[in-house]
Amino acid sequence: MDRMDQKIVAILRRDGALTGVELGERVGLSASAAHRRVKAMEAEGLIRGYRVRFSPQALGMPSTLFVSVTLTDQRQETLERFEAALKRCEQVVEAHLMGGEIDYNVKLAIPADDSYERVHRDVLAVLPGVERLRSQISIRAVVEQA
Amino acid sequence: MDRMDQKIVAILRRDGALTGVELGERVGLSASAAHRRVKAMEAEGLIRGYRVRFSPQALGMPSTLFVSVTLTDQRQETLERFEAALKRCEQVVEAHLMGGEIDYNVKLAIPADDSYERVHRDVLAVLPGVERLRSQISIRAVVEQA
DNA sequence: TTTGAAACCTTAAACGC
DNA sequence: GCGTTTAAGGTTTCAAA
Repeated sequence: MDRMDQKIVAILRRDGALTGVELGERVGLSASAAHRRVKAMEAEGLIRGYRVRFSPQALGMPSTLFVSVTLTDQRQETLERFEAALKRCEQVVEAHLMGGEIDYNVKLAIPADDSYERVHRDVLAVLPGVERLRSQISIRAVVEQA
Repeated sequence: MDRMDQKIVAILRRDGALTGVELGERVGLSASAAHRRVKAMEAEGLIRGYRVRFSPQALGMPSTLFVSVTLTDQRQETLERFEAALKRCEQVVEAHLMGGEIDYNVKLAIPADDSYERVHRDVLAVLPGVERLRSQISIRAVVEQA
């Protein structure tokens, strides 16, 4: 991770579909040198993979829900069971163990053909160790994944 | 957007770096047919672009902060000024206009060499129209971007 | 580690089905 | 619509510096 790698990271963060040729031109290396650095970062785990950004239409116009979760206690076993259950929920897009009052902050994508009520009843209320849930609905995404 | 396109979306959601050849094999089309569909989805805006997933190390180990924002009022002009300012903040990774009590839910990435206190003082408190800020720190990401 | 070139693979258009 | 072919260009590897 030298200065050149950081330069490549900065460029690739903005556009993930750059060719080795263009990347090389932008950082001042040959195509193969630039490409080899990218492959090295992949091998080291600095680059975890590549993703396609889909429009909400392509994904069935899901709406976004944020749920603050308080568990019954903070015992390691309670956390582990809750996290394992979370990971199995396909509606869960992102989840964080939090500091402060709330234990978990969970982001869900709810398909257009599904209801918030059903997800609350069948997905969230079923999670093990939950004491309190506080849900907030996103009306509109203002900024997305810089 | 027929059944085949949905199949392609499902596969590409998991791995964004698939070639037309491999994609074709997985959905049961020729390489060129699969590739044509992907290009068509790009042209229609269903595919918005491609991103690289970096490890936190590659990005300087940023920590994640969630901030609930209440504005002084909900006038259109207040919202627009606040949103425009948000979009200029490079620390802001994601932001949603919310329903209910809180007006905005903002996710920030704070570089390891930066402090929460500085971001709160120089980035958040400076935003126009802010009445109240409630910050929560992520200790650990449990699920990320299914 | 870099470069430059060769071999290989992918992409994108043309054609017929 | 799909598949095959084909030319252009991108990727990957390798020898040499």
